[in-house]
Amino acid sequence: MRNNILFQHINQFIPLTENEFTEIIGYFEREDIPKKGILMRAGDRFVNDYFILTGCVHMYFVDHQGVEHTVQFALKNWWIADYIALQRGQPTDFYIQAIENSELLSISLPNREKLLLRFPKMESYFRAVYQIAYGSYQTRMKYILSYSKEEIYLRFRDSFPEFVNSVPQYLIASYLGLSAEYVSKLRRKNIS
Amino acid sequence: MRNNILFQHINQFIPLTENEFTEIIGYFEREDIPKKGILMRAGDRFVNDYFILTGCVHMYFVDHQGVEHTVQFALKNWWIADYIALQRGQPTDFYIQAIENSELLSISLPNREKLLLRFPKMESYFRAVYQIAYGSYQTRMKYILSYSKEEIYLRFRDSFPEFVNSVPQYLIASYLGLSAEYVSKLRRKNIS
DNA sequence: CGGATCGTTGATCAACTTCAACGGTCGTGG
DNA sequence: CCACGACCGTTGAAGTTGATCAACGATCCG
Repeated sequence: MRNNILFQHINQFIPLTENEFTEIIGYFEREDIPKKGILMRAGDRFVNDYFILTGCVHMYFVDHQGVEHTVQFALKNWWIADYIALQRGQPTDFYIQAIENSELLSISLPNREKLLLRFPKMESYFRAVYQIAYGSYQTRMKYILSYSKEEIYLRFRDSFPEFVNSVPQYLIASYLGLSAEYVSKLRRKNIS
Repeated sequence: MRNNILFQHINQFIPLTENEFTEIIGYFEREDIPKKGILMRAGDRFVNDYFILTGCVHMYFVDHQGVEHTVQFALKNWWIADYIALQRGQPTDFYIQAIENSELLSISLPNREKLLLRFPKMESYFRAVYQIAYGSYQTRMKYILSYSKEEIYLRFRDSFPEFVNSVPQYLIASYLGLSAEYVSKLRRKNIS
C-alpha cells in the first residue's frame, strides 16, 4: 500500500508501531490527482497540509499582473502547504497543481489538531519536518543572494539534472526567478 | 526579569505554569551581547538556537568573493539559528552578529533535546514557531518573485519604516539583494 | 490534419551593478 | 578638546545582466 511511504517517513524521525500508523492514517484523506489537476486554489478558505506519495506538484501564485510564479516544488516524501494560511486558519493566496499524475495524502487543519492531541509525539515529527523545511529556505536564500541568475540556473541544473529534464522549462524558470527565454539562451550557450 | 519575555511568548502557543517555566529556563543560557558582537561564526561545530529578548541581530554569510550577505534579521520575540546545522549537528556556514546591544537566550542542541524529552509539549511550541517561520519564507519568496528590486525596497520600507531607520542601510540592501548604492539612489528618487 | 502547448531566436531596452571619488558623522586617543 | 580615522552614505558615469517583445519551430495529442 502506497500509504506506507508516510509510515516510513515518520519512522525516520520518531518510532512508530504499525498499529499506531493504522490509526494515524485515519486522519488523512487519500488524493489521486492527474497531471495538471489542481489540489488547492487561491481563495480556498480551508486548506490542507499535503504529503506526496508519488509524483510531483508545484505551488504557485498569480501576481498583480496576472503572471504565475512557482514558489515551490514537492516530490515524493515532501510536505507542501500554505503554512501561513494553515497556521492562522485563513484563506490562501496560492495554487497547488500536479505536474504529473500524483498520489497524495492530505490532512485538514481540524484533523491535524485532533491527530496531534491523540498522538503528541507527532508534534516532534512535524517540528522536525518544518525545521528542515525552514533550513532549506535559508540555503535557498544563500543561492539567491550570492549568485547571478546564470549561476543559479546552472547550479540548479547540476544539482537536480533528472528533475530539470522531467519538468517543463518554464516552471524551472519561474521557480528560479528567470524569464523562460533567458533559460533557453542559457541552455544553448551552455551545451552539456 | 527579562527572561519572562520568553515565558509570555511560549504562553501564546501552549499553556505553561510559572513553575514549569522556571525549570525550562534552566536549559537556556543568558547571553548579553554588545553592538557588533558576534554570537556565532562560520565553522562553529556546535550551534545553538537563539531567542531575542531585546535588541536586534542579523545572520549573514560570506560568499565566494568575500562579500557578506544578510539572510535574516531577528528582533524581540524571534528565534534565529542555522536550522540545517542544528538539525544535522553539523558546523555552520553563517555568522550571527548583534546590530545593537542585545539580550538573548540560547539553547544548545543537547539541551534542547533534553528539554523536549522533559517537556513534550514544548514540541508543540517549536512546531508552531518553525511553521510560522517557514510560512514567512513563502511570503518572502512571493515578494522576490513578483516585484522589481525598486518595488521590493519601497514595500519593505513602507512595511517596516521604524526598522529601516534604525538599521544601517547597507544591511537592508544586503538583505533585500540590492547594492548599497542603488538603495541610496532609490531614497533620493523617492523622497518621503 | 489542426490547434495547443512549449521552446527558440534575435533585436531592443531598462533595471540595476560596478567603480571611483567625495562628504558627513561619530568616537577615540593624543 | 581637537584631530584623525573608521565607518557609512551619496553621487555620477559607464557597463552588463537579464527582461521584454515578436516571430517562428517543434512536438504532441485529439
